[in-house]
Amino acid sequence: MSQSPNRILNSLPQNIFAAVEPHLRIVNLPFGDVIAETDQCVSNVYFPHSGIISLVVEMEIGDMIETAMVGRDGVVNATSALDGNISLHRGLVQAEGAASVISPDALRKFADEFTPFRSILIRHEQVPLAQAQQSAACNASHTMEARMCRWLLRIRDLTQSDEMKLTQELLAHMLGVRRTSVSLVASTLQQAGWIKYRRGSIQITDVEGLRSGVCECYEKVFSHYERLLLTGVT
Amino acid sequence: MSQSPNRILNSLPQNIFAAVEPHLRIVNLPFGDVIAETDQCVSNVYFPHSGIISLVVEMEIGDMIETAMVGRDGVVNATSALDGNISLHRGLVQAEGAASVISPDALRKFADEFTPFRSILIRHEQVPLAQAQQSAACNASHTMEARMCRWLLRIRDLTQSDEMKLTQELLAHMLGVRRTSVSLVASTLQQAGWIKYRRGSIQITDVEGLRSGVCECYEKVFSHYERLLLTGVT
DNA sequence: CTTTTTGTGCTCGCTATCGGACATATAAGA
DNA sequence: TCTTATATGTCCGATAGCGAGCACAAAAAG
Repeated sequence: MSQSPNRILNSLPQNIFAAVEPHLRIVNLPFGDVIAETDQCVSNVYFPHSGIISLVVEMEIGDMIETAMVGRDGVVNATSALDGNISLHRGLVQAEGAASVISPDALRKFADEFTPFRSILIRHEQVPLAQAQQSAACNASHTMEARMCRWLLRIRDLTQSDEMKLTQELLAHMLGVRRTSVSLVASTLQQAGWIKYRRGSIQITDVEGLRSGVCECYEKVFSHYERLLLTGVT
Repeated sequence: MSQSPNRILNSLPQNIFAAVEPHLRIVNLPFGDVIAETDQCVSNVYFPHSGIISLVVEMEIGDMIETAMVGRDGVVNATSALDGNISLHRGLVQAEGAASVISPDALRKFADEFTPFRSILIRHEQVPLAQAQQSAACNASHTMEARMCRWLLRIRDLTQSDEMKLTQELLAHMLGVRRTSVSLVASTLQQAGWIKYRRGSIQITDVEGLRSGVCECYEKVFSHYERLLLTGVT
C-alpha cells in the first residue's frame, strides 16, 4: 500500500500520516520554478512526488552552483522550517514534477508531537549535507568530464528517465564552468556514444559508458543515500 | 556568567545544562587526532571549548578535502548521533584544544526530553551544511589564492590567533591542490606582506591584505554563522 | 654531533579550462 | 511562412594548476 509517492511521507506510521495528511496540499513544480531563496523566509516545506529540486548557491559572477539534488526520496526546507525558518540555499526545479506541501508551522507542530516524524526528518537532512560535502570535494579535485557524467547519472536515477530537459548553458552555470567547456565535453560524450543531445535536451544512450567515466563521488553519494533511506524508523 | 566555554552548551537554559552536565566529560583534542571517521559509528559527540575540528571528505587519490570547520561555536556529530549514528565525514583536529564530550545515547535522551536543547542542535547542524555548500561553490569557481586567504582568515577567526601550526602539504591536501601550488601562492602572499611562514607554521601579518584577496565566500559563511548563532533559543 | 626525516623552493613541459568572439542552426513566435 | 530569439559549434590566445622530479634546509632522532 502506498500512502504517498514521496518516500518520506510514505514511510511514516499510518496514524502519523493520517494526522499530517489534512495539512498537506499537492502542487505542481514547473520547470525553472524557485521554491526557496537564500536568506529568505521559508514559506513552504516540499515533499516531492516526482521531479527534481536542485539546491544551488548563487555567486557574484552569476553562477548558481549546485550542491545537492532532492527527489521523491527527500524533502526541501524541513530543518530550516524546524528552527530558524531561513533557507540556506536556492531551491530550483530542475525537472518538473509535483509535491506535497506543508507549512513550516504545521511541520514544527507535528515534529514536536511525533518522535518518529522528527527522527526521519533529521535523518533526511543529512542527505543534502552528505551531497554538499561530496560536491565540495568533487569540485576541488575531479575533471569536468567526470563531474558531468556524475550529474547526468544522478538526474537519471532521480527521474527514472534517460531523457532530460536542459540547456548546456544552464549546466555550465551549475557546474561552475564555461559553456564552451560543457559544449566540448558534451560533444566528446556524444562521440563516445554515451549521450545524444539536441537543443535543450540530453538523452543518455549508454549508461555503462557514463558509469565508466564518472568519479567515485557518484557511488559515494548513492551509498550514503541508500544507507540513510533503508535504515528503519526509530 | 559562563556555564561552559562552548557556546552551544553555554546558551542552554540553566536547568537543562544542570541536567546534562553530569554526563559531560572534558577531553583534550591533540593536533591531528581523528575524532570521527566516515561511515563509522559515532562514539562521542564533541562540544569544543577551543581549537578547531575540520570536517573532511577523503578521496581515492589521498586528498582529504575540507568541507567545514567547527570551533567553540559548534558541535561535531550531533545530528548523526540523534539519528542513524553513522558519521558522514572525518573529523580532524586542525588546531589543538579541548572539548566537552557526551555519548550519543545520552545526547539523544536529553534531546528528546528538552525541546530547547533539540532545537539548538538542529539549528547548529545547519552551519556545516551552509559551509559545505559554500565550499562546493567556492571550489568550483574561485582561484586557489582566494580560497587560501579564506582558509587562513577562518582559522584566525576560530582560534583568535594570528599564528597557526600547519604544513603546506597538509593545506594542499585540504584544498585539493598540489603542494607546489600552495608553495607558490604562499610565497606570493608572503611577498605581499600578508603572511609570514616558517617550516610548519604560518603567521598572519596583514589581516586587511588577506581580506582584500579573499572571495565572497568568507563573508557569506560568516554571516550565516552569525545569524544562526544570534537567533534566540526557541 | 651526526644522520635521517621532513618541509619547502624551484624548474619545466603539459593539459584543462578560461574568456571572449563570432558563426550557425534550431525552435518558437508573428 | 518568415522572423527572431536562443542554443550550440568552434576557434584562439591566455593562464591556472598539474605532475613529476630534484635540491636544499631545517628539524628531529640517534
